[in-house]
Amino acid sequence: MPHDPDPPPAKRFKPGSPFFRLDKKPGMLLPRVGHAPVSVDAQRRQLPIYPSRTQVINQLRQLHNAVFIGETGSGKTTQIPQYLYEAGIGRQGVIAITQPRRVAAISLAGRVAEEKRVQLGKLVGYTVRFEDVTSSETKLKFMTDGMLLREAIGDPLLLRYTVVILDEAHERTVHTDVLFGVVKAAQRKRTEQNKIPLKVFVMSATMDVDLFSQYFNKSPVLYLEGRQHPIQIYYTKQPQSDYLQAALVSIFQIHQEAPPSHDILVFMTGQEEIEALARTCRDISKHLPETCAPMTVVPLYASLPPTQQLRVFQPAPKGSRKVILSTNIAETSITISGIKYVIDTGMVKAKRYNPESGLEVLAVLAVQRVSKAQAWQRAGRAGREDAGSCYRLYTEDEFDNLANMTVPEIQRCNLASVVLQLLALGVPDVLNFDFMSKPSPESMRTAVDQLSILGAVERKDDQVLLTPMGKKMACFPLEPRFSKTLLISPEFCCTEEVLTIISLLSVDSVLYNPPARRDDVLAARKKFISSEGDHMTLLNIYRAFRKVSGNKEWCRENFVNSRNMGLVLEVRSQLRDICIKLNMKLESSLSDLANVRRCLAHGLFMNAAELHLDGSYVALDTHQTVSIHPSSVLFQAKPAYVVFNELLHTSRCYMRDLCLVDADWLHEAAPEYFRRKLRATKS
DNA sequence: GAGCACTGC
Repeated sequence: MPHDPDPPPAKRFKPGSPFFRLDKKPGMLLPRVGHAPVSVDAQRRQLPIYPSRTQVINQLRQLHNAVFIGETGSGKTTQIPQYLYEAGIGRQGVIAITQPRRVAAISLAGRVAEEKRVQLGKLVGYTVRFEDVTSSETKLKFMTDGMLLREAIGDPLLLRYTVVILDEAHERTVHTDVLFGVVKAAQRKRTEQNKIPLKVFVMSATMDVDLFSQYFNKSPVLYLEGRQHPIQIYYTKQPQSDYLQAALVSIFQIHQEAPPSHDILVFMTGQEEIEALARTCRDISKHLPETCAPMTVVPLYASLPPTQQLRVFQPAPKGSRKVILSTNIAETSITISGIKYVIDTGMVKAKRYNPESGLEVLAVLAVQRVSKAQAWQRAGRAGREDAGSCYRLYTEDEFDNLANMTVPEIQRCNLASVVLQLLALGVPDVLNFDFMSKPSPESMRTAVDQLSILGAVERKDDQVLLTPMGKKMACFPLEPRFSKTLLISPEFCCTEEVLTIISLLSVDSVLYNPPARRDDVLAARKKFISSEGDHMTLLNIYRAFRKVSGNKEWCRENFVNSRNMGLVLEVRSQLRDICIKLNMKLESSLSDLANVRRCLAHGLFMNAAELHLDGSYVALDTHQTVSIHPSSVLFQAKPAYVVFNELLHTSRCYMRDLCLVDADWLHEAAPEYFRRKLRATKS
């Protein structure tokens, strides 16, 4: 590559329009203020929003709905809740500020508590799963949107709250989208019932403004200026057939021309290509002429151990340039300072969904083009402290042809959980729920069908009604099929085992598989392997882990991820508490694992497969040919019937996490369902 | 005989 006489970026790339802060828009435009912050108070006063404080407060007092459009650094998330409180708005109750991510909720609460000079958990607190740092004094409550949704099941009118602020609404997570409808209905009903009114404010980046405003009763849109610095956008002159090669070339061109203190952030699609490019960059940088600065290459993706993730925040050694190769984790979840250049490959790995059934029948991760919104989000990472540049490895025409928005998650996921939750919230007509972006009727119907097969709902005329079983299922923070499995476990006297297995399946794998130590891993794992399948193997590992009281050394020796195992314990204890609240009998089947498998068969029968004469497996639900994933302990076995956790569509269609079952168990679990399946096969 | 974007209750 270094021998390749490529033209410098200025020739290779074509400048596009610079990405400035928002142009003047109707509504409120707040002036920019320079920054030289000292104290917390001074910092607050220097935020761009501060001069308009009185104006903002007056608006907030009058409005029941508003949409705030603010750039990063405008201070909207930390300041507006405080303004509300300081002005006495909504003080009769609690002001909730929702976030899509846990870390954001926790750190924002910390920041606001510091600004208010109060102890976290008093006036200012936060609630996320496994952690509730609030008290009766808490008036400003930061929480994950999923947490507010769960609270809504017990209190659909959200009566504890006088204000709900839905932050980061442009991310359109499933939880935020469901919340939109829930808070809108709560607001309407509270007015109808002459209860204390609920104010709902939506905060978003520039996207989707009209959609939000329309949805919330044509609410006014307030624009807040931020501290985004101008970013020069560059496009390639020609389409690039190999975006990895293009990224490599661009990295070294910038490297050879820009001062070494300017860091580069490259957006890529996944671990494998990141690690490969990291190796290439390190190799090349070793052989560059001495006039060229050294390069520190830092990979960044979610599955990287936390200690290695922290490396992106460390400055590179003096005189060396930091080049971060990242997945879209750096788009939203992780903010790195000092980025002067962004290189955007324009690609992302995302779950592809079937638009016909509107359902992710199969998990297919595929590399695809980003949306314009994502491309702007990526570019914005170059202008956080100073002006920057973004090199897009695609042409301006290609950019123009990108989809405007990423399709909201609610339109590309299985809706069984969502529908169950809505029914538990008492939504009368789920199929016509007031979604901001409606999922396809097919995917809603499929969800209702699945819930009906699990016995969670009944159809009466045109209505979908929650059964007593469904009502209990909604109490668990689990996929419906798992809550069902757990709820029937007392019939098989194995609730303790099922609790363990479901907790193990709810977190990232507890199995640590460093490729370099493959033989050691196999040797260590051998003692846990159960011929009854992966679930039972995981159960054996958990039991051994408990026997040594979670000893870290034991985890290392046995290639068990102790952090994820810690999460398993937390999930398990939460699920166990819910079982106790529901008066479930907590029994252990001890050595009789057949009962446990029978219970899994009764809960996971929709994911069953049958061995055919030619040695292949056929999924009973869809009749497609499937295979046992090589990571399964049953890979070399050929059991006649299995249930599995998920299908993974890669080179073939693989079943992952298998459990050996009897055919009889499947039929006794859902006789009607299998009769129908049989008829479908014959016709 | 394979391969894992990212959240969250």
